[in-house]
Amino acid sequence: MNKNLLKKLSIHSAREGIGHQREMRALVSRRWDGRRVETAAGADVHFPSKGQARAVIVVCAFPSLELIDSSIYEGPCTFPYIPGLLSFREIPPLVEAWKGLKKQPDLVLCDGHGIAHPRGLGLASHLGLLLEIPTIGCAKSPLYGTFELPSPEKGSRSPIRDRNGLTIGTVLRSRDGTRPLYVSVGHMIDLRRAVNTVLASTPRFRIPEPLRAAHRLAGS
DNA sequence: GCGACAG
DNA sequence: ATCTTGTCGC
Repeated sequence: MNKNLLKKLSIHSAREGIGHQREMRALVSRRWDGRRVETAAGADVHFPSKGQARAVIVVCAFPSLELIDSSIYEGPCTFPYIPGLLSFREIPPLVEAWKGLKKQPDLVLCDGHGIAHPRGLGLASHLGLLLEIPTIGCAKSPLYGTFELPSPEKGSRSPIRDRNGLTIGTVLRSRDGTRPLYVSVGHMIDLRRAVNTVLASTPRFRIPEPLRAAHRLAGS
């Protein structure tokens, strides 16, 4: 875990958070280090009540997707939800939950965007840099970038581009006839592998199995 | 200035 | 995210 970045989690204004994001974006890696994927985690945060957060991280065997470990942390949450600054609200509790895992997973699927973000540093990228582990951004709705909707069949996709026309993510149909997922590189992974991992994690439902399990344990 | 806006 | 029952559709 990167201790320097850990300190930058506590901000006191949106302006400060934006400054940290612009500084951290250059640290994101889009390269896979060659590791074998035997476990894939899912991270999600719920808010049972005002000012209270419940973070959940589950670890599944890959590609069988069998649940093999999970960790839950519940505590106070002060930072509000601000589009573009989601990580400052959800990462603190996720880091606490992370400490409760028996073994570190090979990668983490996140409920939010990676580099498909206004400043190239969505929650998935921020979490990856902090934990120094491969992460994938898997959001249920768009935040930044332009794109066309892919055809209705599972597997169909279309690129998400930034203002310069550069590809920053993929709108992916994970299941036939369902709303697409917005997949992007978090950290230490390439878009091709991120998309394939999401497809391998959605054999039955639209949401990747690790994220569904985390969402379920969070109680909702 | 106006509209958009992950969870 | 959260407030919330039944209901339409595969």
